[in-house]
Amino acid sequence: MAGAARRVGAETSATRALIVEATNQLIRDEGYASVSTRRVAAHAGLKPSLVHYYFPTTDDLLVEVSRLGAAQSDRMIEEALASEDPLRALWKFFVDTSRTAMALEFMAMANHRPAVRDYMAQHSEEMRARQVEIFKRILGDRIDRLEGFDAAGLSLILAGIGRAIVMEEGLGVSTGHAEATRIVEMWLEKLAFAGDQPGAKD
Amino acid sequence: MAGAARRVGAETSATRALIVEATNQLIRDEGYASVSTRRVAAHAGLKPSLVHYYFPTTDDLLVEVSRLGAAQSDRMIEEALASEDPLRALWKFFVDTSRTAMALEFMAMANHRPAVRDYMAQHSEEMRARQVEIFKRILGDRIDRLEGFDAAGLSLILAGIGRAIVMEEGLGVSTGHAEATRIVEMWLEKLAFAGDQPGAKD
Amino acid sequence: MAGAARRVGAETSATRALIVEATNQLIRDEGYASVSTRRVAAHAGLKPSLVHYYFPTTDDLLVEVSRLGAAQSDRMIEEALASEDPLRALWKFFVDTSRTAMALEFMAMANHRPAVRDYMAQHSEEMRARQVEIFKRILGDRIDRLEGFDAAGLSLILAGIGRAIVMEEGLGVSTGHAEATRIVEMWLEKLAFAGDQPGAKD
Amino acid sequence: MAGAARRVGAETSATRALIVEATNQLIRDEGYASVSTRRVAAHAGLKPSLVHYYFPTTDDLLVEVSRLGAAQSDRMIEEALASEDPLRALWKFFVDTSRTAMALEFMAMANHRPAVRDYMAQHSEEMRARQVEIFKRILGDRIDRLEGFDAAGLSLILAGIGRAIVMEEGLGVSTGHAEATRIVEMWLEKLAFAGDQPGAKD
DNA sequence: AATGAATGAGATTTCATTCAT
DNA sequence: CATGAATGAAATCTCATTCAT
Repeated sequence: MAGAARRVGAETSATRALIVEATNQLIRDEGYASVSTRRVAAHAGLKPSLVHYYFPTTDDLLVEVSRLGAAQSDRMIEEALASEDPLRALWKFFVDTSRTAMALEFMAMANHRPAVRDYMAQHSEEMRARQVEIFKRILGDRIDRLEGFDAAGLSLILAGIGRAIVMEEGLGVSTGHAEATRIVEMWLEKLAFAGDQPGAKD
Repeated sequence: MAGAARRVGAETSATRALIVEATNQLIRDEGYASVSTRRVAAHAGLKPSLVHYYFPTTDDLLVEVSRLGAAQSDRMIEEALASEDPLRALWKFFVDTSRTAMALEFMAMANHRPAVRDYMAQHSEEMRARQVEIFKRILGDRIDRLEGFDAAGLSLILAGIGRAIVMEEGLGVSTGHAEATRIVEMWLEKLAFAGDQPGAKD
Repeated sequence: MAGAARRVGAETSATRALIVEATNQLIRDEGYASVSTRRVAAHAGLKPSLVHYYFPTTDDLLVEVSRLGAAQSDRMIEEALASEDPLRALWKFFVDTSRTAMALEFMAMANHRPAVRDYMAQHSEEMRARQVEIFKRILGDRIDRLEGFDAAGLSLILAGIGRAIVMEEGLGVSTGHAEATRIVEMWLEKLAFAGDQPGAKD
Repeated sequence: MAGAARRVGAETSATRALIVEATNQLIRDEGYASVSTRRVAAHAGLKPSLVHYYFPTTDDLLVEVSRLGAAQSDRMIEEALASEDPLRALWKFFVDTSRTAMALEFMAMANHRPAVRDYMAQHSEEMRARQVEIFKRILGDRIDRLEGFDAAGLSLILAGIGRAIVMEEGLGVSTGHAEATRIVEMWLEKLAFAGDQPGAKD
């Protein structure tokens, strides 16, 4: 929202979008480690120099891709939170392979790209805060149905379990997945509106 | 018996150990992405060719380092499982920054190094299975004190939450950490021997 | 139209030509086995990376050089075939040390560079076919003056004998060369227009 | 015959023989260019240093292999020359793919290994001389049945044509092969004993 | 807005060879 | 006889980046 014309090649360039999209695909298909201006260019059918024209340094490109990925995550989360059954929708988002795999790539990238890392850190914090806020609002007292839980803890716990499942699936590990999923489902069940106390939604 | 396929420079070489250790440090300090024969050599005060003498390919080196890391994890886990309060010890292990940070590096590595990935996949599955088996033995019926939980689910859940906390700490994110930690501690408390039903500690 | 797949640095680059020429010289002087980006660069007074800029892989470079060598051969053969005494001119071409030595280098190269080999195979077949066609046209019935010969056989036989002579000369072997040359010359004599039957040229 | 104990590791070592054989195979399968002490060692299941123990330099090894290949050629040629129909047998040898392919490899090797080249040059000359001598003896006057031919010329011509056919077959080129083969067969037919004049064989 | 040219650095790997044991 | 260790050189290739047009 703050954006526009931050660097060479205004935000509105189709080429610019093409480059970002090619990078995204490259990350998804071959991992962030195989992103290089040359490969991105080849992938997009452009000359390497053109990539540098839009993104002077590789960091610039990667940060932009992170930004886009985060924005997409945000949209999906907002959608989830706005849905009929926000909790379950969110959980589905957490165990969605495609998105989480990308999130892990970004995490790994953050590990070695301070620029990306800075962006990710800030965004993660915001995202978590946003979730906690929504959880509080939509769950209200119902959070007490899960002994000891509160909104912030629940947010991290769901995210952590979801990520673990996706990560391990990527490795081909599956022991405990069905069981953990069942446990989470049970929690979600308990937190659902149906129950003895009719929830007053917003 | 010593494990590992026979390669150049039998297991018992000081130089070999030096190389592995240097690589380990390098990964810890600068991330797996910055491992290269050159850098490892420089780090260890050796010539690059010598690194290749012991580890013909970079994969060989990284798999060896993975193997060592895994062995260390195994030892720590076994120690935890053998301790007075195995559950709590294991949880501590899961949220131990130094080890988990390394584990994340390996995970990221696995993402792009099939050789490492294969090793990790196999090892992870074994490790999980081992934990589940021990959980079953040491917890017995007490697992029912946590509604809906079973050993396999618990194992994955603790690992997932622990990993999430450590990962986010690495990013500087902290919302929800204290809360999630409190929830886990509560679970551990409930599962502990003390309680209304006297546990028969073998 | 200029042939060759589009690559870096359009056909019209002086640097590109320089690299190709340096490679050619290197092959002539020290054999194809001594072609390496480094040596080519040194030979051309350029940086190794620049060679890679124009020819991403060594195969690319060698195929290009093959192509050029073949084109030169083609020109020489066409010239020979268009001359007053095409047969004798062609034979001279076959025993021309400088060209044939290069051809042998390419042959050896083809042995181990599939890319070069593919190109050579196709080109050789075409060249032979072209020669046979011309032989048929210019010799007509006169081929019958050599018992048992036909155009295709003659083409291969001349090429084979010529190549053998050149190859052996390269080794310092000479027994039989004068004799074989005399035999070939006799054939050519017989096939020449002069003779009992007046040849109608073109 | 002169041989024995020229270098470290007397001629009679099984290991030595193993190394030479492995090299031979390597040349046949992957070409002389891929011969390196390391690869030879790997191929033979030995350590690189052991190869160097028997053959201090790579040249030493290659010359030895050339020597052996030449000896084998010699044996085959002697066998051919001693057979019922020496000429045809020799021609068969010339167009024998496996041997000629090796001979080409050696030729190429000679191009860049002075040591090999020196050996090859001397041996080729001897071989040709030997053939000429035998041709003279077994053909006697019958050589005149081929107009203009003599023993030395015939020897080179057969070798040249045979080599050309084999070389081109390697490339997948085939135009003219059948025709040239037919011509050579015709020559051999003419030179055979059967005919108006009964040959007095030794 | 785009691109061809160029470059220095570095990664990965293979090599022949030497040496001490 | 045999081998493990070590090394310097080189080959091939990829990279990010700069610059002039």
